[in-house]
Amino acid sequence: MKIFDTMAKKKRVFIPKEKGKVKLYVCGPTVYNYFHIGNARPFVFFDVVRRFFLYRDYEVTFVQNLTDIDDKIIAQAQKEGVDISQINQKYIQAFFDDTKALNIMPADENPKATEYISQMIKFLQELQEKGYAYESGGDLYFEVSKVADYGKLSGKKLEDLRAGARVEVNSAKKHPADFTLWKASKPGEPSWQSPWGAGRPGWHSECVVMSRDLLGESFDIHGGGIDLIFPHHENEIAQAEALSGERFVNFWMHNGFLNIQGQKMSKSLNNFFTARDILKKYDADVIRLFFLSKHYRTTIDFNEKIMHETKVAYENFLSALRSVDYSAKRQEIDSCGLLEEDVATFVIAMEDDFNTAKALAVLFGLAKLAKKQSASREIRYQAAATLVELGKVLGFFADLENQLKSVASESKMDGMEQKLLQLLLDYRNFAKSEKNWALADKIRDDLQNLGLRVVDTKDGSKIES
RNA sequence: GGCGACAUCGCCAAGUGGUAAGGCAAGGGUCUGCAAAAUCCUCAUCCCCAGUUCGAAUCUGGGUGUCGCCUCCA
Repeated sequence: MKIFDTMAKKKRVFIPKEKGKVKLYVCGPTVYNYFHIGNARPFVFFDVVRRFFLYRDYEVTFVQNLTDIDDKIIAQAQKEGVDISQINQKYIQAFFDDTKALNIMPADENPKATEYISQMIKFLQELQEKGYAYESGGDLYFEVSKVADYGKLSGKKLEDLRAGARVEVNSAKKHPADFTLWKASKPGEPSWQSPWGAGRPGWHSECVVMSRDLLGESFDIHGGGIDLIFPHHENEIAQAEALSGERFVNFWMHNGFLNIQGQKMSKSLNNFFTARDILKKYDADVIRLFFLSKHYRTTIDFNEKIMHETKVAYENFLSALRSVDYSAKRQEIDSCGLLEEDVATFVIAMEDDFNTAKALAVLFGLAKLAKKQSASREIRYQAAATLVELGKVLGFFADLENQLKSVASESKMDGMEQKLLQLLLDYRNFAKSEKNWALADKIRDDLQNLGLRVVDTKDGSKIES
């Protein structure tokens, strides 16, 4: 198993600190809004990471925090004219609902920042006692120059940061790169009492304290978006290692960004799509396939065309399973064994830094084989069984039973509508038997105009959505 | 200004020294009253230049282009 480690800037062989166990921490959302399709990428990807480890019989502890105290939350509360706790409640629930809809396994722990205030204060006190923190203007700052190897994750040097035109000069700080550990609160803002006065903790301390508590001072994998490398993760390292003197995290994993039609997502461009909106249009598995068809570290572009293509591509899986009548013969198929060679190819791809794109090629190959009329029934069944098995490792097919039911539109009709539709189809079949092609085609065209596509199969006429 | 990433068929995308996976689209065949669906088949020498090597999409140098971070944005 090889994983690309941002710190080493290369793939390294993954060896868990404790044999057979993986401790994984992924930065979670700040709960001030519905999360968008870009946020969904790390959620889905690290879900796959976790599922793969589980598949390989590791015992996985997966922690994802919820940032429930932050400037953005305060701003959102003012905007919606409600209390901060209501904002938190609303969007935490939305987070759980949306991740569930995306078939993302619930984390083992979802610690909230506000539940860790006292531990954070204790942690910051320790930093201050050891000389890594200083007070200035009511705030507490971390002094980056006290850490010899500050910048080792992002590859930045302190001198460069000082020279950087974009680092704002803040006279309260000793060095422009020093970051806030404790922020004094303004009147009306939520605050907690601390040795430095009433205020709230800085974001960078949150993940450190929670991961130390739940996973220990040093753990296997810490993940998040590529934008978190600096300053967030850099600052986590500085704090954690200042106290423990131990390597904080063994592997740093960062997923690439998602653009919308070639442009960065931004509120000013109004190209924000929430995950829940996308889910109205595309099946969770299609969204998942979209993410996994490209390597996780690259930038990915989201647009209608690619989503449509992905949807069509996904149909390959379903049509393959329909072709062996998977819903009806599930037991028989599942018990006929797997194509071990394909399983091995899949595992090799996944063990190479989670090469999901390559792993997917195995699934498409299996789909093709399951459909292949000229192959033996046994081979086709095995291909189907393997497809389902491996697809589930990637988090697909949670709702397979329903997906395999075709004729989606019929379910939306009430009894009378269905009867009338059947009547029309009967008339059309009558016209066909009379070789009245003009009438038959007119009925088909008219139904098409109503959004009902008539398809003639050897078992009779059917409606497809 | 500092640091870094990427450039593979019309589109998406694997491939890190041994002769280009996969998906979409497209073209052709079968099937069909027609259409759709289904099914079978076909479809690239890897941004440019120079070099290393028996051999490079894969390594080195240069060029061009696109993008990211340096702002508590995944």
